[in-house]
Amino acid sequence: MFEHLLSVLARRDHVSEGERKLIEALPRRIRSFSNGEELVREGTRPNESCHLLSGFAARAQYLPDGKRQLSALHVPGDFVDIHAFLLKLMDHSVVAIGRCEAAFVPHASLLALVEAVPHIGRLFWLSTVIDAAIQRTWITSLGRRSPARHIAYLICELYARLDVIGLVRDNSFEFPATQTDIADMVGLSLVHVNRTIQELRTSGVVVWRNSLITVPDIDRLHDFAEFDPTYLNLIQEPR
Amino acid sequence: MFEHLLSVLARRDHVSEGERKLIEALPRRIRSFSNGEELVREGTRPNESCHLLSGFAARAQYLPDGKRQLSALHVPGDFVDIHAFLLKLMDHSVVAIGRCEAAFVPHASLLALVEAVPHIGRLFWLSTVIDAAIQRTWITSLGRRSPARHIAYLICELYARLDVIGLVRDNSFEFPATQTDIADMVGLSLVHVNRTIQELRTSGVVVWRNSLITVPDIDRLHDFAEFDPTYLNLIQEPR
DNA sequence: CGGCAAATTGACACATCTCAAAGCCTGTGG
DNA sequence: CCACAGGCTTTGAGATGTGTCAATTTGCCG
Repeated sequence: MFEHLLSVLARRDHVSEGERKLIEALPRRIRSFSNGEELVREGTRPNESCHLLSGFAARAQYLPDGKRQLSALHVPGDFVDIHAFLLKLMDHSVVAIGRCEAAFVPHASLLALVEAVPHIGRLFWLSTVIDAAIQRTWITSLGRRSPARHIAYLICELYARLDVIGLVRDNSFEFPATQTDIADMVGLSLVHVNRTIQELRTSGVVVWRNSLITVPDIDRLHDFAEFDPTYLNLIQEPR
Repeated sequence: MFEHLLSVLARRDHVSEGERKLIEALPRRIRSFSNGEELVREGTRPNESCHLLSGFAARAQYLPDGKRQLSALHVPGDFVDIHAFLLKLMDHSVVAIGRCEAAFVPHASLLALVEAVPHIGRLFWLSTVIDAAIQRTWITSLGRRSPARHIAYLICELYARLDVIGLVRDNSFEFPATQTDIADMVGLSLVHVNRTIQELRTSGVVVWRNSLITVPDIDRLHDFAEFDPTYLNLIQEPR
């Protein structure tokens, strides 16, 4: 059930058999969502945190005039809003990108677990901190990268994160986001995103047809996007 | 020494006398920096975390072509890079905005403290999580707010954070950032930032002369920027 | 086969960048 | 105390990037 989560945690630090069992034993409530549905809503005070089991989700904030900005992407294994456990009040929504499935874990159980095993607490803390590092790359992309590079960078991020959990096959992965979703990630208009993606296609670094993204040469894409995966902290060391 | 930090923590949750003493007792090394100096450099593996005592600092990332993006502002009392304690490798630099003074605390002491008192660990965790919430508003501003609104929003954020620690007097505060710094926060060119600030001055919501920012009517600025300070979590509740 | 959401295209308006020059402020040394 | 240097701010003009609107095409699902 939590195998993706455990595989990502174990990729970053040693997780003992006991810790593994305690995490597996967390109580949960499973729910499925269809494209566009909200897993968590801005302004609420959830008493559970939501863990993505399959599919994709994104963080969203809305402006008074109806504009939307997405500030993060979630892949299977992400403890999407573990931060809500401390933040209490949601400052953003979490919305399904395509169909997805999530497990909701009560904050009370999380609190008990991290009180009992501070090391697990640090592992959860670590994932929020890596999350913040990812957000910083989004800020840099929004502010200073060209649209083409920005979108290429996003694809690099996704590719790296999906690869760890075995969701990349034959240099390809499924990604059901619409161009409107992409526009709300990169802060541009739908039309401009459409033209930028065509540019990427023409240059040959990315093949993106329907919901399937193929990267013929990942090194070339990394070069093009000036992407360095170090910030994702997929290297194991004691924390 | 850590009075600003303690006042911000106490604003969010109860901090016992014992906890207060333990934090006050952390070993530290004080250093002063002049404008533009780096307190911490991208790509290094610091073994101390840095706490801002006075002045301002900002997080910075650099692109290969020399462009710079700032992704956060720090005010006195911020445990600027407490996340480095878990992240190990710095994904960004921290640079002084004007003169500032910082206390460097060894990671080993922090680890011992949060192992011994999980609640302090959660308070530190909480500050990284609020930090991330601030970054999300930056993302939304970069992607979907107009330049004028974006800069106004930044001023609202600063005003609220400085107010808590008593650094706002007569609706005014010192802020030694240059327009180049602002440009690197909002992802625009220096020239455009200059014109946008003039727009804000003309509309009368902000008076900004030399390094002094005055907000004649904070409610009006909040309205203009569509700013709601809730996300800063300056309300006390158990965590 | 029909209907609807998503992707694509073209034209034009507007926002933002770049380059280059001029003006202003502040700290420093004479 | 004044003059100067250097950094910061301001201005103008033209080039480029991006947004909006509106129509058309494509692809998927029932």
